[in-house]
Amino acid sequence: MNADLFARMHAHIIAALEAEAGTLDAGIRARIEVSPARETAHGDMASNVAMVAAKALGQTPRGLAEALARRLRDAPEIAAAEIAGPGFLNIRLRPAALHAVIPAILAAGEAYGDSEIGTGQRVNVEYVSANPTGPMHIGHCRGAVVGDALANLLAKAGFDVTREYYINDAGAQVTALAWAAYWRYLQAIGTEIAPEDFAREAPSGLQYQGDYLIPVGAALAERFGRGLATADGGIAPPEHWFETVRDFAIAAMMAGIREDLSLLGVRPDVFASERALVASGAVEAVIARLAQAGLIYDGVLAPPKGKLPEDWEPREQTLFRATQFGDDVDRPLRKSDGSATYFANDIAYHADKVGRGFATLIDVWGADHGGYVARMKAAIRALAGERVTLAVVLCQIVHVLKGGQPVRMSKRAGSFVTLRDLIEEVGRDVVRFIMLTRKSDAQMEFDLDQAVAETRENPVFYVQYAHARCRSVLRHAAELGFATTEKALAAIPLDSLEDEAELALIRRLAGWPRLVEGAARAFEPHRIAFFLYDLAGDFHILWNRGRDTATLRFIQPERPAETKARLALVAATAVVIRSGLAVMGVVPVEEMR
RNA sequence: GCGCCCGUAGCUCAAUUGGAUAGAGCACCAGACUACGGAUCUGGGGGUUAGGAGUUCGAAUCUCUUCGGGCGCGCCA
Repeated sequence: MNADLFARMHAHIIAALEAEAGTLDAGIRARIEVSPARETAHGDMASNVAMVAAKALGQTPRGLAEALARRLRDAPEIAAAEIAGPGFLNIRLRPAALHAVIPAILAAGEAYGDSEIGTGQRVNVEYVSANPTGPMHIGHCRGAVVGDALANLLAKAGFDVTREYYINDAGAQVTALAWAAYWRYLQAIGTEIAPEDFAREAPSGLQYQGDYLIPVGAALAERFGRGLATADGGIAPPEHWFETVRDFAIAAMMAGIREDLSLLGVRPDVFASERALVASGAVEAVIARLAQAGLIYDGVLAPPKGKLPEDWEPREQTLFRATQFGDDVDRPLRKSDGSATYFANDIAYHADKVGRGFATLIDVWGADHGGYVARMKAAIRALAGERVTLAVVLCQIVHVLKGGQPVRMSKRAGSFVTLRDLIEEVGRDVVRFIMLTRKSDAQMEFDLDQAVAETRENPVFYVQYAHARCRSVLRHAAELGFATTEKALAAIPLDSLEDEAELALIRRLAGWPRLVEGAARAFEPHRIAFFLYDLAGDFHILWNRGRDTATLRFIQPERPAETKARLALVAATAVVIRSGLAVMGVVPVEEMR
């Protein structure tokens, strides 16, 4: 039997409709929904089936709904089926049907909510992808958590997921990194050069002055002695040191980034290097491929509308016909020196992913890359047509607050808040949870005080507390001699669960599989956080009912039948909380200490 | 100037992707409390979903438009 109560009722309704009106048009069928009733007065579930299908069948919505209701009333799980409003079909389940959710959860364990909508399709989720030019900071953190949770979510929904990190180790940024590391190297061998003096010597200035490169300079000095400098310890010609220092610095930065990622609990399956890609000839190959398809030409772009940039001049460039695939303008693939643009490299990288056989590519980017989405989608369409879908999840900026004041993040001053600082301050699980309490494309405030507060306004605490309370009850019951394993509880009769607060909790638990599917389809992992918060609320309400009404307490030694039924409900609640936290990558706590 | 995203209670945000009377937390008001873990709970007030027009059985959600905010806009990545 399908553990998803909503899916089962959906199937009942479709069956009733086909019995009534014959085989359905697929478009109509896809629009039929069964959702939780908005109010308990409406029953347990509601469906829009009659309103969606009535027109095509030449019936009125209410008329069709009534016919369907008559058929559904015969189903053993259904207590009542009624018509409301413009044609809603409201269904009230028999208590036994709701109760059946509990053993289903206990039998499935954390796998409850697993779905097969992904049908094993291969999905690549690329996230974080920070330049290897420094430690990870809060800006990267959100993308890392959102991408990782999205990957977990898609895996739960039945997709075959690959987690990928793209190392931007080929551009001007790593050149600047190499020079900055060299500056620290010179310091390490005793040559102090003022930043502004050094900046004049370096082709792109001295961009990275943070302390984090000091150990890299020291390590270079230890490995190479004074061999990378001139005889008197000054700046040697780049050909003597540049590649050595660059590769050394990139390796050091990537080691730090991997460590930061693992502190956050993020472990990509694949690290893809932009430089390796370029070296393999993939960029030239993909440009040639596009050229062969007639999608490249040399031309001059129209100037941007309105006020021109100061240095604007008409310039002939190698352009990709992005406009053929829905972009606003054609996009340059080569710089004036003939080398490839970042976009060209990125096309090659995405072509590589396409070549590895993914049906869906998901890129998790910062919102400042929003203007880049259309051209990348155009490129995918040019390369793979409708065969491959690219989805881009944009993450808005995170403002960190402490004591109600914004925490400054100035990279230049080297005082920016690193991911490591943040994790040390509030803990990994709190970081992950809070990052998922907003839709990713909405700006977010990360309030450090709230994140560690032990009150209801802190969603992490509230959810963890619910789980700890569940475990506490089960521990307590075990001490009193009750069997509390999930296996034992799965066989308990549940007829005594009839309080409205208990039924509300069961309804919530029943909605978990449906929520997973919806969140996975929309690529919205934040829905998990909201679901868990609501679930925790339902549980805490029930707990508090037991305060006023002694007969609603979970453990009542003199009433073993009721106690056992409630223990089953409590255990099922804990399972679903764990199942949800697992998607978020948060470890459930057994007790609050 | 053009494009994309956004605008929901005083504040921070939801709204099952077009469904019924737009919901939570904080703040505010009024109550409850020697506890299966009070690390609180219950109830209440608060809305023209920025404004206007349209699409349809039905709009916070889709279209157009005005206003306001963010991001981006030919050799940065």
